[in-house]
Amino acid sequence: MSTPKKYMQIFNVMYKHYGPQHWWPGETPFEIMLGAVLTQNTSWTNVEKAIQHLKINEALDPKVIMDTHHKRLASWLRPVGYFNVKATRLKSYCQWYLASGQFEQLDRLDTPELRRALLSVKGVGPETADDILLYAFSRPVFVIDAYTRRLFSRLGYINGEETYESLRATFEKKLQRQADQVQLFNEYHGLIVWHAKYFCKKRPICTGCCLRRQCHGANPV
DNA sequence: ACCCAGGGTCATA
DNA sequence: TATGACCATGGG
Repeated sequence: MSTPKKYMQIFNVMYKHYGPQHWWPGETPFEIMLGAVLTQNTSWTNVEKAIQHLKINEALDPKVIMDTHHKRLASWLRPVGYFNVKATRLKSYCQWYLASGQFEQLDRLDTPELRRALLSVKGVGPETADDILLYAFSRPVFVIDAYTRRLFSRLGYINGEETYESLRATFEKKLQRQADQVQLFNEYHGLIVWHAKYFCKKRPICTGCCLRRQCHGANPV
């Protein structure tokens, strides 16, 4: 009985337990975009430090980033790890962003076009593109990350080996009849990440256990 | 001394 | 198309 309700039940339980998450942490669309790249395989606390370095140096701006020498930019990004890779990725993102007319012009594209454009940028993969679509451009796109895969795999809803696109299509289809998808997808992804962080406080969901990689759970709530 | 983190690219077979 | 190597700091 794979009704859409199953996917809403998980949301409802988490929402009642944890409350609204009001994501993404970041004040402007551009800050959200940079955060999406910087948080790749990296904890958010480290990203906050790097963003602070950019702010202190008045470099939270695509033109400033393009004009900053690689070594200098990388030094600001040190806390996020992979700082050489991410300095290059930020520059390639900013080059594309400026050439595309920034937020105002890009926001005129429909969601499939904008997604293709984002994926054409070196360093922007499917999850980063979807973070940007949902949280910077307010498009109804369901973000699939490692936590989402683990949670729903351990709930038995999926087998965990599906491709990114396959899972995204599944979630969007299961939730297609819900009102205000942007708000729902925004909160849903935020709640999954919050749940992963605070699983050991009062777990509202029987995932078997936590969402750590090496925990396949024998401690139902 | 591990394990983990809100991934993505590139080279190989 | 499917693995594997690589990127690298910081917190638990």
